[in-house]
Amino acid sequence: MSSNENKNPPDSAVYFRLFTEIGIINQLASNRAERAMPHGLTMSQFGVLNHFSRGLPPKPPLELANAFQVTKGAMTNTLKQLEGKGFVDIVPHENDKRSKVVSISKKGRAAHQDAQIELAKQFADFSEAFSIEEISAQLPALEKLRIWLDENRA
Amino acid sequence: MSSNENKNPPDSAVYFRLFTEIGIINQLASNRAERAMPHGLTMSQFGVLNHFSRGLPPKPPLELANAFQVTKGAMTNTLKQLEGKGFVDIVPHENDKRSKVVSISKKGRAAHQDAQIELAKQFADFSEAFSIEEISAQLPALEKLRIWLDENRA
DNA sequence: CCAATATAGTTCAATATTAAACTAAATGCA
DNA sequence: TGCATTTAGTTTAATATTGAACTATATTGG
Repeated sequence: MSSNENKNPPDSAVYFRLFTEIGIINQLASNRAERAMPHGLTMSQFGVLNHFSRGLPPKPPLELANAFQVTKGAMTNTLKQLEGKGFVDIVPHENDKRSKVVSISKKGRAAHQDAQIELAKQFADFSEAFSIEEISAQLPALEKLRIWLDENRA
Repeated sequence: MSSNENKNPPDSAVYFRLFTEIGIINQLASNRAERAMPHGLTMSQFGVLNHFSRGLPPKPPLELANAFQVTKGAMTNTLKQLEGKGFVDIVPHENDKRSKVVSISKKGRAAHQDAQIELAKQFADFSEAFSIEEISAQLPALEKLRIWLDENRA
């Protein structure tokens, strides 16, 4: 039986394609974004700055590791770089002497702002090709996916 | 004159959120998928098997590297692993003695099939939460994004 | 209370990836 | 033709990440 015509893919193919498309978009977009990063920021480092720039409150490294789905060790490394650049402040936890609390610094906010400007430049052609309305229309569905995956981690 | 020509910060925020959502979805989904992989396959290795399992013809390492947006060195490594597992065949190029041609092996097809089965298990709860129709509805817009980013690599 | 267990963070060895140097072969152009 | 340049693939040093071991502190149950 030839599989070249009248394809009747199983249901799972649709889900598979969703994640394949998202994976490729992420790869291409990350590649662009990485090249735009100022101050020698990696995407991981930018992610942490971005997290706090969105107004989220100071929190321990472990919570950040969970938020970004990386190991504690990876977060230790990322925070070390950020602290070295003076972009975050890391202080002992008040009540729990095992723990620490990370917050963004003034310098970190400025660096994040710089990064956003560079990103806007790097994606200028993209924003010419896709209207705000077109992109906005996609966000609710993506958010729904993201929230579900986040709340139902396997 | 489209609305994306003004420089209001809120405008770029929409594009920014698009890629943030996609990045998080990718991270969460990849994390799930990685844990499902049989035969010690990495996602990179699975990607290559998947490429050929979709019926695409044998091709040189460099074309694969470009298709997956990784360096030649990374592809050398990925193909070495796959060849070691007997999942791909790598033969000299007929006309160009600098080059090689990679194809999937019978064992590779079987491994890919195993992987698909494990993936379906790992994402069973996801497919219960999201209908095929709901997911299918998102694919055209994502494809459009992917194609544009692919054809306009910065 | 206190011994066992759990938790937060760091360190370490292993692995994947990158950019750049390198080898070998193909192409081009004078 | 023949020399310079380009191209395909490999190798190497540097870096980010992982899982596991380890340290220090906190919690829990007898």
